[in-house]
Amino acid sequence: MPDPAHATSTDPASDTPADATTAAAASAPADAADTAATAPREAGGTRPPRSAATRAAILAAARDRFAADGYERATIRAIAKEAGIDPSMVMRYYGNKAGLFAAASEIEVHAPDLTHVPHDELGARLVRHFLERWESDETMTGMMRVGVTNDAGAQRMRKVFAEQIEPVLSAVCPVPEEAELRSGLIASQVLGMALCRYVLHIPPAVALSHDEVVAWLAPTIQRYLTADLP
Amino acid sequence: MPDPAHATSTDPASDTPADATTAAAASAPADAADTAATAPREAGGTRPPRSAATRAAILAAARDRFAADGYERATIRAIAKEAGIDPSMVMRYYGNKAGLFAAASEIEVHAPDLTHVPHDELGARLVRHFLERWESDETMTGMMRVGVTNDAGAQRMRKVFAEQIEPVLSAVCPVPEEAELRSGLIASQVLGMALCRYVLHIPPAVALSHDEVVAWLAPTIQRYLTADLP
DNA sequence: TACGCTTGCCAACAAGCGTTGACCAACATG
DNA sequence: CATGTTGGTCAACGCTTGTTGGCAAGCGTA
Repeated sequence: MPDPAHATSTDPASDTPADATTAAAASAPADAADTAATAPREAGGTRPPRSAATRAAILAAARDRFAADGYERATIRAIAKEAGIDPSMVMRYYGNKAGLFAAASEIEVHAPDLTHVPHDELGARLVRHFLERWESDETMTGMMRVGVTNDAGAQRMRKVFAEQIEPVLSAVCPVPEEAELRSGLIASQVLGMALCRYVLHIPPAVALSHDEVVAWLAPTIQRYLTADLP
Repeated sequence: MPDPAHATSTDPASDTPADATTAAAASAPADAADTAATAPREAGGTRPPRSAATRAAILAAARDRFAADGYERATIRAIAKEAGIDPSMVMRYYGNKAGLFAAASEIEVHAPDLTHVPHDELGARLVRHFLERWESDETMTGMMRVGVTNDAGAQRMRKVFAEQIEPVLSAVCPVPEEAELRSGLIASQVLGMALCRYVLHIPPAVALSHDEVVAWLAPTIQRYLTADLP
């Protein structure tokens, strides 16, 4: 019984056209054309240029709250308060909560170029990079926090994995066909350490220094990347 | 009439989480005269025997919903509906949502006795056991889902780690002082694979057979358990 | 029969949620 | 000046949440 299917109520991914009012805005998360929802009566056809400043402030606040509280506990009101504006502005700029989340969870792993790294240093290089990336801001922690409870978040993580992790490793994988498998194994160790260290705060995982984490995990990553298939 | 006791805090982790297990009694400090029905102080002599059947039904439903939806999306109403009783019964039996969660998250990892396992088979044995444990029911998946977003859940996971994982590994660890560190490393890999495989559903992690997971992870676990410190 | 205790349902409460529409201050342009 | 667009606030809506108090039915005992 592998799959705990829980595609239930408040799921920003399954924004089916059932709700006609929010469908248009939700499908256009970025600064795309929002049609009838926000410009109901005017037939001017003018594209309203919106204030980029508050828009960015909302996005920053949303990232912060989603990362700290997860999807359902991060309320629109709290995000608006942190951004210093009215909750209704959030709706006007991003349509609805799902649209805001879609925009806020657009993340960049910034995976490094590994093609010129000596092959026996790949593990250490990868571990150190992700360590720094995880601690640079709360984006990764937040994405994981949301990815675990919310299906749209999990989908985002799969997308990041497929588009940002896998290609980088595929470039240095001896057999490209095995890149997906090896990437999955590496992700399991890297995400697992991040989970224990940054989210669950399991004491021994928190106590490790950067160098210790690298010393322990790098051989594992190295083996997942280069060892023969079983 | 107004209830100021919990007006500010809807978070089960906000109050001192040490007494989370007795949240029902702990959450009613002073003005809770209404607890005459729900909080029988054991000094009375006769402990009111409550219907164990519905009590168990509630607990089973709660485990199910918490595991599937996480703490905040699992509503009392949904749990009661699944248990086939009225929502108010949940309150009468478990005090409040935090108390119900405390009772529902009382889990057993059933870590195996490793003292008679050959030392070079420890890794494989551990991986295989946890694989089966994770797939036997949704308890572990649910605990992780809750542990990531809710601080009370994270505390539960730390407790399980300290009381059920660490002792077992400490018994087979050559140097007992290193057991905590080595347990943390092992947890990072085991939980990481579980996260990718059962929660995030990252394709290559899902595609692996049991034997493949064991073949890949066992050497890692073995090394974390027995390798010299860096 | 009447009582007390337990078990349960019902209806309601206050609070908080996402979301909406009316209204207002600028301000550039006819 | 008048006017229309833009960025923003305010108050409310419908709904769901956790939670509570009152009341009805079962039942062993006096």
